[in-house]
Amino acid sequence: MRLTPDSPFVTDVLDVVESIPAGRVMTYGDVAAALGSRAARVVGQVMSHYGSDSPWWRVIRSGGHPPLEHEARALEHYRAEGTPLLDAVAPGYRIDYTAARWSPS
DNA sequence: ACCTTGACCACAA
DNA sequence: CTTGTGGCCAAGG
Repeated sequence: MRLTPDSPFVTDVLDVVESIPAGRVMTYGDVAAALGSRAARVVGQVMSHYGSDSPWWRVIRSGGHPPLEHEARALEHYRAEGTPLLDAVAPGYRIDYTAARWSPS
């Protein structure tokens, strides 16, 4: 099964993700909440299928961990755009969520 | 209307 | 730190 690219939830999620400034992050749950939903998992599915052309590394898991299976690639982006990290020595690093958290206005 | 699928979340042991 | 458990929810089939 797969969500269609033009599904309203999909386009809304991608809009929110692309609104996150460089160096800031939101959790999957935050993105869902920004849409008035609690569907954090659905946000994950959207990123999995359609996140490749958006700043997917700015969407992280609760607790400051980058998306599974993409820690290495994400770390390069964090270092490039100056996202605050707690343990900058991969692979066990975490993002400084309290400092980098972004809330759309 | 039911079943299935998840780059999730929170909490307990 | 690592499992396990139960809950969450949009959308295709």
